[in-house]
Amino acid sequence: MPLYQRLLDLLRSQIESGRYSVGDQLPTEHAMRTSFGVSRSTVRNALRALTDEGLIRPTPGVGTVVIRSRPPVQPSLLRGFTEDFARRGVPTQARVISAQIVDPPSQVRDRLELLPEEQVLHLVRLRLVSGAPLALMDNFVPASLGIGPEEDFTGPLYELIERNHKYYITYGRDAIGAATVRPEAASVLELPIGSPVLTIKRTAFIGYDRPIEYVEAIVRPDHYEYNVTLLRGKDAS
Amino acid sequence: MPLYQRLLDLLRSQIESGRYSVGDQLPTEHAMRTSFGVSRSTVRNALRALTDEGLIRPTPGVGTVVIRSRPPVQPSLLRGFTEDFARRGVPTQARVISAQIVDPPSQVRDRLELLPEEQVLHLVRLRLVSGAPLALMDNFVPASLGIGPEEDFTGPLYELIERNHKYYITYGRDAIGAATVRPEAASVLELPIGSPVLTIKRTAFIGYDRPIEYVEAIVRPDHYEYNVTLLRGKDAS
DNA sequence: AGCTCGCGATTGTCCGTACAAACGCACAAG
DNA sequence: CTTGTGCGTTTGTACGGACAATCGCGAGCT
Repeated sequence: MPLYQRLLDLLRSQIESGRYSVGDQLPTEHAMRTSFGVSRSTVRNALRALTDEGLIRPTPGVGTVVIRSRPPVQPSLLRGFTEDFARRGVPTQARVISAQIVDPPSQVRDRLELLPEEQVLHLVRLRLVSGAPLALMDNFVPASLGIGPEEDFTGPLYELIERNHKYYITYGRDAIGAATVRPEAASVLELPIGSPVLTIKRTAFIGYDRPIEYVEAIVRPDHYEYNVTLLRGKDAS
Repeated sequence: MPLYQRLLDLLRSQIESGRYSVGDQLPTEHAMRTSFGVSRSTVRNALRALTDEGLIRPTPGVGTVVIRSRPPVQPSLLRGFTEDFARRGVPTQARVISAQIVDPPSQVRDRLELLPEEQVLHLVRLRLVSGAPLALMDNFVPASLGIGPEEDFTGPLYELIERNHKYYITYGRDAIGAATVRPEAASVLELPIGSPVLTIKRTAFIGYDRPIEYVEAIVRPDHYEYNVTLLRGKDAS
């Protein structure tokens, strides 16, 4: 672990624990430099991170004071299914049911803003958590991306897109609804006919507004809920 | 003006103007160091700022690529039901079914972090869009806020809290699921028994982490879907 | 007493160097 | 054909030094 990060963790825990409380002055950079036996740039590296987190405010000629004891709440980020569960320490499996290049349904064509004759990779996967089926996912990715049906789709799809194809996902729009499970999906998800399911439709974008992926997921609501943290802005209304 | 800031402005304008477009690789730090005649730390200072702004992504062993040409889209903000619809130009009505001070259920007590004997204002409202019932909402607000059962609850509840009581909501957490509608709710929502419904549970906070409101909503999925825009961060996985 | 000047202290900027870690690629080995 | 080994490139981390900009405060002058 890098030096500056250990110093960062130490300082952050001291601030959170109240060893330094709001309004207090931190030791000077030079004091830390000598007491920790590191160079000043290392100290500054740690302090810059704390500044970015909004915990401290350095002022030239004065010193560095603590302005918050905890980081401000972060809104939820766009995460793939695999990432979302891995973050909570729950391992997931994916079973690829089909992966083929097809002509997209019109609704997919609209969402991905495809050209008239453009084809897509259609990926159907069953997601499992501890062996039990949880979600049935239909992914649509433009075939022009160059991702073929033969790749390994059991891991995080976003990483596959980002690492292999130099496209970086910037944001996504989710639409969440509820419906009665379709019979075909019911059998795969091991649900009784007529059960309610959570439906998640997501469009992911690269750059400023270019859609790169469209997903429709059907999720068992008994073992999953969609969680999101939202900030309240001044212009919310 | 500091050197690194001039370099920063130059790079930013080149990225915004398309001189370097999304996916392009920036010159290496060493190349900038020589071409601009500054030290590497100055270059890195500028690059770090661009990284913080989300415009570039440096990767060890590879280089620095442009991932955005403009500042990112804004993620969704926390909005109340009335605000959410008003924003899209759809007027809504609210019918107050009951409003009383009660002892909260244990689950509400946990979410609002209430003291053992603390009471809450329990508000049950039916939300209508163009005369048709859309959602049944149970709001819980600590009685200590001073909002009585006799106030006007047909408008935006957040405005009521914020304007009259000087509390500003900072963020909220939503948990969205699907379920089969309960019989009592079915009749109010004019749904057949056994219909699927969308359930939204929200906790809203003031300050760092003080919960101020808890809502459970049961929504007809045939005329509503929960929409949210999420950014993709660098530490999403 | 009140004001000004200058000094020390503190953070900001900038330079140079060195090594580590991660990655892509060519090339050799099996 | 596959594997892995090594090498060069690029960013990350860390060191040390120097000067600038800013501020608080006391010494000294009016």
